[in-house]
Amino acid sequence: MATLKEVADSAGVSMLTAFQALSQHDAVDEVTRRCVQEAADNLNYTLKITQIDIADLAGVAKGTVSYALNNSELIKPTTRQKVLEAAQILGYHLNISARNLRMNRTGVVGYSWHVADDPSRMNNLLDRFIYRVTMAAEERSFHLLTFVQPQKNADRVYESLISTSRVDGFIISDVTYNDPRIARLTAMRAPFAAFGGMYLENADFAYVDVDGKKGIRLVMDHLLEQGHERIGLLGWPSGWPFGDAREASYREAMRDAGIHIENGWIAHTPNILDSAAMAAQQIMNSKYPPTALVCANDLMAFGAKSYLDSVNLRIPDDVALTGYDDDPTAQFLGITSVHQPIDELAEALFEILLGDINQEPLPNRQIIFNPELVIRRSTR
Amino acid sequence: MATLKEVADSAGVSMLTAFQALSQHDAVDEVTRRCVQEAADNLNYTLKITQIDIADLAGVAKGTVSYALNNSELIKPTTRQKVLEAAQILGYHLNISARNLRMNRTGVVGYSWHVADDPSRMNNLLDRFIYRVTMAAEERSFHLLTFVQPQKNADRVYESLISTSRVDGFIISDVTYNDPRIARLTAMRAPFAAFGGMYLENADFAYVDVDGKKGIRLVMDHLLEQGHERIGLLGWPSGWPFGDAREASYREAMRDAGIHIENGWIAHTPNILDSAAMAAQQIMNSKYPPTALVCANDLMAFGAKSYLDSVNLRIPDDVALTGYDDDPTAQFLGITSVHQPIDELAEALFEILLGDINQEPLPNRQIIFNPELVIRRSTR
DNA sequence: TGATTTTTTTGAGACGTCTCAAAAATAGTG
DNA sequence: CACTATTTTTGAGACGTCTCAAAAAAATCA
Repeated sequence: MATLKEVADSAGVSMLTAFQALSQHDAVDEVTRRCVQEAADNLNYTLKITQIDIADLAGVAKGTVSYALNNSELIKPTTRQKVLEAAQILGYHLNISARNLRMNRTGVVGYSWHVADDPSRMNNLLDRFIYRVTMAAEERSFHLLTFVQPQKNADRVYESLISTSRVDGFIISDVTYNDPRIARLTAMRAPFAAFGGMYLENADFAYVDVDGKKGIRLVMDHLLEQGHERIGLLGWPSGWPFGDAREASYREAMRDAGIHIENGWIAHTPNILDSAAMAAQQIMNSKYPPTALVCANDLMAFGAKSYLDSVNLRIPDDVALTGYDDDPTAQFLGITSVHQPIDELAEALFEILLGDINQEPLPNRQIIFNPELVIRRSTR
Repeated sequence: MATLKEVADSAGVSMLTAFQALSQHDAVDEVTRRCVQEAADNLNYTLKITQIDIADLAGVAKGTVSYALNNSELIKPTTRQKVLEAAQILGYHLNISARNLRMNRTGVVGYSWHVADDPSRMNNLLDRFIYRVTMAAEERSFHLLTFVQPQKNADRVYESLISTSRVDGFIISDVTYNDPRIARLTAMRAPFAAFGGMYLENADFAYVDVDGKKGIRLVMDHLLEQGHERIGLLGWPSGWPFGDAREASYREAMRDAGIHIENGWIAHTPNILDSAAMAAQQIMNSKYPPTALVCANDLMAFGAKSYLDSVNLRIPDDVALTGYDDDPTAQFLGITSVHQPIDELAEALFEILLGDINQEPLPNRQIIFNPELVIRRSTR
């Protein structure tokens, strides 16, 4: 296809006039517009400003335009200025696809929605996490592509996205033991960084994490300090590193305090309000009902609280209650919880990923943050 | 750079051998591997399978490969088969950037996170909505790019994404009156489709919506039928089409029922649990306390319920309570709510957008869905 | 001044795909 | 069989960018 300059020459007008004519600018009279339009039609041209047009207008070579627009040190300031002005006048916008093809990178990282078909889709923590990751990415001129991963063969989707050059790397959450995605990406040498991993064995990939054991330990110490001895745990089914670490920490704390965990003090349920409420009931109906209930996260605590309220068990007088994640619900309901520094974590995670993408890996590719206990009226 | 065939020829081996050697395949002995590697180095070649390599291996022209891979009718089945096999052998993956450049499209649509810095970030409805949009997109070989929009000049971000060819179009939610994003995108003739718009005047853009007035009408009719006359409304600050429509519908229903709305029956608060609880208190302390409380959504209803529980007002005996959106919280708490067919809506929305992107607009670019009342124990 | 070094600009070429017009192969017809 | 009509394949070229080696311009030095 022709360039704007060729159209202008063919119509016998200046580039600027041609540009204005084709972009329906008022400054051009109808006759000229028609004439330019005809020239464009003859050359089969449709208006689309490229670096070549800028070069033509500024009177430099196209290579110069590229350098100038990318603030290369090579270019003389006055030349750069000239180019920038021409770009401004023509309303130039870089074509990302062309750059991507040339540079073999995309400026996009992928993130998959938390496990598909989670019925409640209530994970405020991850929502906030990915929101902050997006912000971190955009501050560094990257974008986030969100996709859905199937339950089976999720790793194929990852493979396809990276090998078609759709993304430069991935942010991964909900890491499991022997996660096939991690195996696949590692094998392909594809850049990725995970949220979670410190309690996986041999986790030699990039990750950030918040020490979940430490978080539960804060909760336990707090409760033990208050004199609680019968402490129950409302956790998730085992098999997920996050939940297993929390349960392990609970057990350790009980052992260290010399307290035997009675039958029925521990219940496992999926991350659903109803299930949590039922499990709470089960725990409270055990032979030695706990005086404190530690929940795997705030959603579970919310479910438990509803049950306790419904049977007029007072919080914290009859039963103390704790959650985890410090989400808005816990704040509102006054439930003691554990805060995780999601914002800093997201930022750090993206920095690590970016290092890997640019083949300049950061020295420290595994960062662990400390959780923080937030005491509210559910435990005092 | 060279092609795989050139490397193979230079090393004096078959393409397949060269391929296996360069991809560290076991089937190739060390000597051959070295030899091929050296040839590759001399030609400055790094392994990256393209359609040209497939063409070389299958013994056809590169154009044929492209047609075959895209299932063009032009190609003879046997030829297609040959090409597909070669692609399979070499582990070919399409390069998206190259296709995007050539076809001037990206297969990506943009969606901005709901208004930035919403403190609670609790909008389960939109979370589910965008999740389903992603699924709809992927079923049609599209992807979703999520980005953050600033409070000021959000339209610039949209402009930049579309004019740099980063995306082909947008999904928009949280539409406001005189939305600058819509003005901008319309002016640029950029494809977009919105969630919401039926109660905007002159909304001549593509959208899907759920009739919010009808939804509240369902709630009101249900309450009136039960004999309630003193009905309060817990709504959002005016200025947002969704909320305004709901309030207008409440007022209409009251007027139609011949009930005067007393002072203090209507409260407006931001979408935050605490605020909702406080507003509920305010309404219940008005001169003629309502016997039923209609809330703008389930989050507000949750806030209100907490207040009612805290002062031992029984639901529904003392006060009936309704929400909107039918989210998991309402389900759990037994709050009567209004269900919106998010899944179908997301699907329809994407279809419309796709039509616009492909320049084959659907005949019906504005679709309105019906809400559905879900009666629970908070109103019976 | 002329020669040399340094700075700045140039123009070609490659990235991998799709698509067009033209060429080649095949099938159909009298 | 020769000719035409149809199907299939070919190969070139364009999409818009970045970057390299080479050329030109400017600055420095003797």
